[in-house]
Amino acid sequence: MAAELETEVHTDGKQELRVWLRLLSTTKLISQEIRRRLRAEFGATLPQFDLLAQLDREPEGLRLGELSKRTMVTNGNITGLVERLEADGLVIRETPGDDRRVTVARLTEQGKRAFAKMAAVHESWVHEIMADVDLQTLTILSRDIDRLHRSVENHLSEGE
Amino acid sequence: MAAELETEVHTDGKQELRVWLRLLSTTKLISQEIRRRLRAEFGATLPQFDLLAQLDREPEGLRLGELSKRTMVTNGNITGLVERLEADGLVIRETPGDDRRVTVARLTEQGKRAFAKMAAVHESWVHEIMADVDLQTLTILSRDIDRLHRSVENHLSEGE
DNA sequence: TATTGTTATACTCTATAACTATA
DNA sequence: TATAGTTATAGAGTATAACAATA
Repeated sequence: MAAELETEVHTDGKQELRVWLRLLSTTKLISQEIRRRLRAEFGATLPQFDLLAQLDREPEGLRLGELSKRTMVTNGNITGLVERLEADGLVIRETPGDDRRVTVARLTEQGKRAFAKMAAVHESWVHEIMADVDLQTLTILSRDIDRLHRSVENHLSEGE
Repeated sequence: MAAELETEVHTDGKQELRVWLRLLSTTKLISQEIRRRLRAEFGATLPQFDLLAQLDREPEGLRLGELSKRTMVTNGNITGLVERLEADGLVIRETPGDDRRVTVARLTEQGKRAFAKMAAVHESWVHEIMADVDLQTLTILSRDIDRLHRSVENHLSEGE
């Protein structure tokens, strides 16, 4: 009986919708604040910060195609994004191997220093903004959003 | 002991950061898919859909300032957003009372029909995309994201 | 022929500030 | 003076497709 009810509830899609709408508005709420501060303090945008974070994890750099996947930014738009960061001296593009089609982007020394500063301040902002949320909720959220992410990712990649 | 440890862990901000990064990438993953479908099926964007959803809940319509708050879109940008929807015949602007500064936007009949269709399909998309997530996880997520949202909202409004 | 990345284009969103009309 | 909304502007993101160079 209970199982039947659950299945029924789950089948109608209301709970999914509720989760999605809350996800969307909460992310918008936080990201507007983070973006505002990133722009004010560092003249940077969230996509730029994300791109720098990806490169910071890979000292050898990343091919633009791989960077495109990880940041979920289309190939055509990665070029412009990287160009702006290159103009700021934070990133450099190189053709490392024999395959001359390949371009790898990596952080410059200046880029590493700049990102280290940004990342530290960014973490403190997030900590401050979520300061009133209890640890248990955060722990569960972290686990469940991760489940959701994997599940959605899996679903969408199957449909390709 | 355990309490001390928890406090310590909570103080460093790592868990908050993890939640935020996952929130961000999961939302981006889903919203790219939803936006793609909204554009393909209805020629609409997510901010437009959001605005229509707000108006759909208020048959009397909403003042532009209130609409701005609910959609988290600045006053200056609400004008353009509403204008595009008005050009499509989905929304109408009126000055209802004696205060001639006030403008209220509400759905037209065509707008109501169009949104009903969009909302139904949108719900089915979200249901489909999250189909593999178990109900319990969704229920907990819904509760915890809501907590997070209220907490962040409360924190940010205090700092004004 | 397929792959890697770039270029071109068009549109929307976003943030900010100055401005108009009204109260 | 304060409020409601508009206008103006500049910059960035986004999606799409066509393109060049290389494999």
